[in-house]
Amino acid sequence: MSSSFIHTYVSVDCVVFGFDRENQLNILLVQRHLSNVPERQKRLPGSLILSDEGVDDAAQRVLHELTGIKKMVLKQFKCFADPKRASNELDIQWMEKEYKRDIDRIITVAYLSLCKIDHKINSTKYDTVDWCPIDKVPSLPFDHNKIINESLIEIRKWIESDFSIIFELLPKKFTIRQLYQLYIALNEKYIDIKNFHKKVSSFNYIIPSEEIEVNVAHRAARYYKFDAKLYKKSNNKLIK
Amino acid sequence: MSSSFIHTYVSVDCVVFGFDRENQLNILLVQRHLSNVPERQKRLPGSLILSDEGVDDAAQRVLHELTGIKKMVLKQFKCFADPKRASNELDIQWMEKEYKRDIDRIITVAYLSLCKIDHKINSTKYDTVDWCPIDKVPSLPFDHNKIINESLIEIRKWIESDFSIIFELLPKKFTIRQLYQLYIALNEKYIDIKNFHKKVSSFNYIIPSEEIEVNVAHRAARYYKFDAKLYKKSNNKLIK
DNA sequence: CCAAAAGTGTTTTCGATACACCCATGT
DNA sequence: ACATGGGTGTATCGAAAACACTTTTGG
Repeated sequence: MSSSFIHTYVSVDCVVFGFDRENQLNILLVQRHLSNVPERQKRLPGSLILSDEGVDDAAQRVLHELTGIKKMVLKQFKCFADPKRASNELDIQWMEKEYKRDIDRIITVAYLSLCKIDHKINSTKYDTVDWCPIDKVPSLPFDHNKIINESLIEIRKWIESDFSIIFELLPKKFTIRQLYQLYIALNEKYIDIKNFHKKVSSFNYIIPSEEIEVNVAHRAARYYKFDAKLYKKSNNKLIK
Repeated sequence: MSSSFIHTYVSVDCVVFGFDRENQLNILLVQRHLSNVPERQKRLPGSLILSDEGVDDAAQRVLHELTGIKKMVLKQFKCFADPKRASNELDIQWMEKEYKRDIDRIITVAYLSLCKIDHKINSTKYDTVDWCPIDKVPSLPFDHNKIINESLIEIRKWIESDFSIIFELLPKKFTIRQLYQLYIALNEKYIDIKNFHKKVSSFNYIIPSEEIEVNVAHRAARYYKFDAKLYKKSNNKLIK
């Protein structure tokens, strides 16, 4: 009985969201190489955790190795521990190559993170890091597709509980239409843009800037900034 | 470098909530025994997970060993993995006694569960299982106090995202005042009970029964039942 | 001029809150 | 009779939605 307790490796995997110019949610994927498989296969960025490292620290490290950014917002959302999640033959081979160990079972703690899609990606570890539109994610190793599916539900909950993190996905200066497009991409429901505009622009933490759009075939929209300090003081949720 | 990946044990710990007759939230605690410590110390119910077991299965097993109930509602809410969370000397001793192993670090996955407080507790594993009011939880081993504190935030989110699970904490037949007391105990804010009554009784999934209270020094309240099927069909959240 | 989107104002609707009032029961 | 809480109806207020209207820019 007592001999069957698992003694296992633990990893973190990160689902990093970005929002592109075509109003699509994207996630960051890296590539893995297997000598006996011609094509490179994509996967979620992740790593085994180190012996003196907490899971949040490990996720922060993975994000840094992935993007070159020191401190990214992150949120743990679920531990995936199906006994069979790492039983695929290619996955076992890859783990042996990557970690120089025989690993039969591995538990992973999944994290959400957010990144402005125009931010320069400066990976210190991965040679290939690409944005992938959320509706074009290919078949991935382990249970990474499942992790991504569940991350979509979690990112909505996250923004519902703390609206301010939505601005991590937008440029520093953004139009209210951009915020609107992101909001409906996340919530997948229709809202009248005029009412959205009126409401959002009434919040004191949405600061109008002097700049407006240029070279647009219609009246140029104003750029706004988000003020985190004023947000904390206010209690204006987007939707009560 | 690669030698410092952790290879560790993983446990689950369960925070089981109940709601008592004094309108207090309670949680289930068990006792642990240490030969060199005279007093018995309370702790959260939990267990290392087995080699062929997923974390949800392990939590379900712990809950069954704890209460004798086969299928309890449960929800994973967070992985706790601070490298120092199991470094207390007494905790290390206890783990050696409990699991017959030297364990220096242990990662735990915390679960929420809900139980009607009048349900008979029939533990197949623990000799002492007690309800403890949430504001009287003593100092517990490992990071169990931290886990409980975070579980309180999670139970609120859980009920917000799925109102129906609140009925797991109430008797099958309940008065609207009971539901009200539970609701405000969870949300810690005042709501007018008359308006609460009017609103709740308008939901089609709250079914009035024939029974009313007896031996009360005022007009007897009606007992209501919750209809899960009707709830699923409706989209009446308690608060939009 | 037209198309397209920005930005503002007005109206309507709906839900939350407040509150008044009657009902039922034990002391 | 009265205290206590159950249960219902009504008025009011505010936020959200619907929508009309003006503004700005490129083609």
